[in-house]
Amino acid sequence: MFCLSKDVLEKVIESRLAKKVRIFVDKEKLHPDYIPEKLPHREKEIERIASILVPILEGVRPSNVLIYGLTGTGKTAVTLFTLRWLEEKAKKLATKFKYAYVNTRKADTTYRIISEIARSIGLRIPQTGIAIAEVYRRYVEALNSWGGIHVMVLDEVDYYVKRHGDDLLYKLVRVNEELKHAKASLIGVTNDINFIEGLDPRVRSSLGEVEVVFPPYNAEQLEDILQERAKLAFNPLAITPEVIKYAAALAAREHGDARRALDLLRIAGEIAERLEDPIVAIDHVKQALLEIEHGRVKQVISSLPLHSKLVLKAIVTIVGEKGSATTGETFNTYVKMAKEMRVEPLTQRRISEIVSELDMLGLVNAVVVNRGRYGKTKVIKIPELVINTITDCLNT
DNA sequence: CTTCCACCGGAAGTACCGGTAA
DNA sequence: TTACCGGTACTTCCGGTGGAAG
Repeated sequence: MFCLSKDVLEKVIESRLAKKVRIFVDKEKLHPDYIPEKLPHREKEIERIASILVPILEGVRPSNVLIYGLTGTGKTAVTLFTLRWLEEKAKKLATKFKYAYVNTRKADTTYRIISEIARSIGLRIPQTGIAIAEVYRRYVEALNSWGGIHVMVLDEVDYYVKRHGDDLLYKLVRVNEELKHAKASLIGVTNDINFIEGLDPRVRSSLGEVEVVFPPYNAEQLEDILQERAKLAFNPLAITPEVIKYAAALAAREHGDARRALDLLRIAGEIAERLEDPIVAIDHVKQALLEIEHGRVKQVISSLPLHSKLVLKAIVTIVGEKGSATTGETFNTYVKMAKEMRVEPLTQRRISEIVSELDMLGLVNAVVVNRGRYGKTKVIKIPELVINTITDCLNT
């Protein structure tokens, strides 16, 4: 038994090594977190942000910045690119400068954001247990005794503010008032313009001291980016410019999202690799598009809590019968299912919220509709693209 | 013009959990 | 050990609402 499985492993490794043509030479270069040395078509933005931040090198506090742009337009890449460059320069000039990068979708609570910021200047902050005010106090204290310039980047800050309000931003924007020897600036990155309108006017004027807008890439620019990156990542014999062009066009249709485009190319390469095809073809790209969506849905569903799964199941059955569901119908079916499983059902209020959560995850489409005499409710549908995947996942 | 449906969604509160500090 | 902290996952309560029907 054991020998047998070992044999299987040997085979896998063997076939991998024996492959004559390798598709990738450095797959990491297509990874979403990788920041290349060249950022094509973002020269203007780099220049803009660099000129805002460059006073750091003279020990002057830079303005707070609000960066706006749709997903995959290079906001994060440009920001980090510039900050890293400044960090290097600062080191040479012996200027005290550090920056914190926090993605508020990953660190999605007040406590985690502040502790991430504090950690970036070398503080050790426990994962939980102490008061937020205390973490903040320690941060301010450490900044004061360090006495340099600290730049805090809050990526996807709209996501945090939507859930927790702007109290934290207010506090961070005014942190300088408590600093004697150090200086701090805030860079907010958002892909929602309307986000700015909902802010406390004091935060708005302070955070928006300077605003930078990232326009989406067009198909041509996306192609340039992909060509550039493909040169680094792929074996040149394993891919053709036509395939890259196709991937770029596909991604351009979805609002010029470079991240998606790179994902597409990477997955297409992996598919070719798996099929042991020597070169990446357009068909692989097409298949990658499906696979990305399929994989995402699968992963989301598998990490869903029990009640959310039941609600989703209820929606699927109703939609299967009538094409769409309402909150009330969903709730009734859900209660039946829960009772069958001898699980205590949750309240309708909560179910309504779970439906909204499923909507945000992209598993269903829920639109609030007023049907006059017949009341106000959410009309819930399931996107064509994911319905098969969902039924698949729920039956296992 | 008014009624009234079938919910929406904010607010406040509760229970519990994993954690720290003293 | 005990007091406390923040986050999650709910519940309870309730005012609010757009527009078809009357």
